[in-house]
Amino acid sequence: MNLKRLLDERLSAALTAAAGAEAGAVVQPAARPEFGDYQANGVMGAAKRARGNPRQLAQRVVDAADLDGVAARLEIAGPGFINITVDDAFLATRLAADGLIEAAPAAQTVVVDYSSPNLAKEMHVGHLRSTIIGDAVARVLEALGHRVIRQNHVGDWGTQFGMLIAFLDETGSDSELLSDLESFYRAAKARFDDDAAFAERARRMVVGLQRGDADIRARWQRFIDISLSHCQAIYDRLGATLRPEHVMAESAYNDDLDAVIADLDAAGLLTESEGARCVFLDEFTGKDGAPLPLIVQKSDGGYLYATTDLAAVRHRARNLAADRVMYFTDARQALHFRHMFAVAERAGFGRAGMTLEHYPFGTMLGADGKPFRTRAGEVVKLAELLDEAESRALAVVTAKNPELADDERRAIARVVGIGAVKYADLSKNRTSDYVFDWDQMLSFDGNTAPYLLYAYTRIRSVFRRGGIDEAALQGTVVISEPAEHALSVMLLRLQETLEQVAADGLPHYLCGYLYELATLFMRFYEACPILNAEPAVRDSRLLLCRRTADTVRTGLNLLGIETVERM
RNA sequence: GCGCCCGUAGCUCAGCUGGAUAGAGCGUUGGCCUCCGGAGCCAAAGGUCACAGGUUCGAAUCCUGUCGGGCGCGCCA
Repeated sequence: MNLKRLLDERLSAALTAAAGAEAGAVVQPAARPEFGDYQANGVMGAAKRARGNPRQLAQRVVDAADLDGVAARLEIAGPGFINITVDDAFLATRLAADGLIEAAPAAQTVVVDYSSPNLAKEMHVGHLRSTIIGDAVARVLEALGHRVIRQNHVGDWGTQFGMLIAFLDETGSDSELLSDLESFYRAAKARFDDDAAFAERARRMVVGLQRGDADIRARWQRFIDISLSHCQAIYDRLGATLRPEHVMAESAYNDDLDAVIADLDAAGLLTESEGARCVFLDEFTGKDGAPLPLIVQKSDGGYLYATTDLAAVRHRARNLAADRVMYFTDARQALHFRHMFAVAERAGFGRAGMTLEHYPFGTMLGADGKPFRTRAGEVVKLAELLDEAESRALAVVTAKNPELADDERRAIARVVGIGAVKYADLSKNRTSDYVFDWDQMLSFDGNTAPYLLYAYTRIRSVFRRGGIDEAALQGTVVISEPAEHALSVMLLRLQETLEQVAADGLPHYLCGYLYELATLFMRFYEACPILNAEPAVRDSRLLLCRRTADTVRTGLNLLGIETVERM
C-alpha cells in the first residue's frame, strides 16, 4: 500500500471540502521525528488563496479528515502544518496483510534504452552508469507491474568496423588479441595509419558492408559476435538483466533508414544544406545563432546516429507499442536527444501519449577531479574495475573474518565488491559528474552496499542463532517501543519509494530508503532485545526482523545487488 | 557568442510537487560489549546553502543578474 498517497488523498479531500476549492494537502514524510510520521503542508497555501486563517482551516481539515483507524494523532503545529502519527494497530495490520510491493495504478509499456556500448571497443567505466542505472530502473518498473522492454542499442555500424574486419582477416578470429578488444582496436588503428594498402582494404570493407556483401557481412558478424560475448560476460558479472535478446543494434535499423528519410521528406521537414540532408527546427540554434541542423544524411549519402535514433523511435512506437521510452545516456548527449525528440515528434514517429525521456548522468571522475583513468592515463576497462573491486573486498573480508573458508570468503567478496561498485554509483543523484573513490565505497560505513549487507546478515544471524524457522512465524506485530514504530512506518514506505524511482528514473531514492531502513533497524536492534524477550514480544520482533530482511533483500535485488547470509 | 548541467560542513553526498531548528557518512573529539555479530550504537564539534537582488506567510529549492566549474553547439556516436 502507498501510505503517503492514502494520507494525501484523504487529507486533500478534507482540505478541498473545508476550503471550498480544489486543494492538495501536500503530504510528505515528517521533517523531524517529533512532528510524527508524515506532515501535510498544503493548508497554508489554501488558506492564503481563500483569505482565511490557516490554523482555523487546519482545524476544520483535522475534524473532517477520514483517517479513523489510520492516524493515531493529527496535530496542528506552527503556522498550519498538520502532523500525522500513524496508528500502531494500523501499521500492524498492513504489515501482516500487505505484500512487499503492489502494482502501480496504471501499468504501461516502457522501453528502457540503456548500456548501449560501442562494439568496436571493450566496455569501460563510461558504460557502467548507463548499464546499472538503467538496469535498476527497469527492475523497479517491472516490480511495479509495468511491461518493460529492454533495448540495448549497441553501436555495430560505421567506418571503424571496416578497419576491424580487415584486421580480423589478418589476425584470425582465434587471435590472442581478441581477448582484449581495446588492444585489438589499437593494433588495427596502428595498421590503418601506417599501411596504405591496409587502409585501402579497410575502406573496401566499409563499402562492402554497406552494400550488403555476403562475405564481408559474415566476417563483420563474426567480429560482432565476439564483441557481444565480451559484453555479455560483463553483464553477467555485473548482475545486469541484459541478455542477447535485448540487443537491438544500430545495424538492425539499416533497412528502415530510407523510409525515415522519406517520412521526413513527406512531412516537409527535409532541407538540403552544404550537400547534407538536414532537419531545421526554429527553436534549435547553434553558434552565433545560426540554425542548428539535425543531419540525417551525410553529403556522401551515409546515414548518421540521428537517423538510426529516429528509426528506433519509430520502431518503438509502431512495433513495440511503447507508452514511455526512457534513455539512459551520458549527459553530453542531452542536446542531441532534445533535438532528435523534437524532430521525431514533428515527423509523427511517436504515438499518441507516448513520451520520450532522456535521463542523463555525468562523467565518472577520479579522486583528483579529472576523468577516471588508470595511472598510465588510459580508460579503465570494466572487467579490470570489477577485478579490483573483488580483490579489495576480499582483503577486507579476510581481515574481518579470517575464520571463514577460502571459497566462502571469495563468494562474499564477489557480492560485496560488485555490490559496492554498483551501489556507489546508484546512490548518487548527480546529473553532473561524480567522484569514484575506492576508499569511500569500500569503507563499509555510511550509505554503502557493505553497510546494508551487514545489516542484512545481522538479521539473518538472529534467525540462525535462535534456531527460528522464519517461515513458520505467525501472528501480527505488536508495537510498543518507539524504535518499533519508526521501523514499521519505514517498512511500509517501500511502495511510495519505488513509485518515486519509477516516476523520476532515480534509483538513489531507493538507496536512501534502504539506508534509512537499515539505520532504523540497527537502532531497533540496539534498543529492543529480540531472542531474550518474553514469547509474545519475541515473536512480534521476529516478524519485524523478517519483514526488514525481506525488504532489504528485495530492495538490493531491485538495485541489481545480491545478498549474503554472512560476511 | 549561445545553450544545458552544476556550486550545500575540511572531504564525499542527501535534502522528494517551495515548509518548521538544512541532514548523513568519512575525518576529528568523547562515551557504549554480564545481552541476539563492535563491519555496530550514542553524543559533541563543524554551514553567510557561491554572491547580490526579487517573488511570498515561508526560499538551498522559483525568477533575474554576477562569479566559479563541467559539458555541448553540421556531416563521430
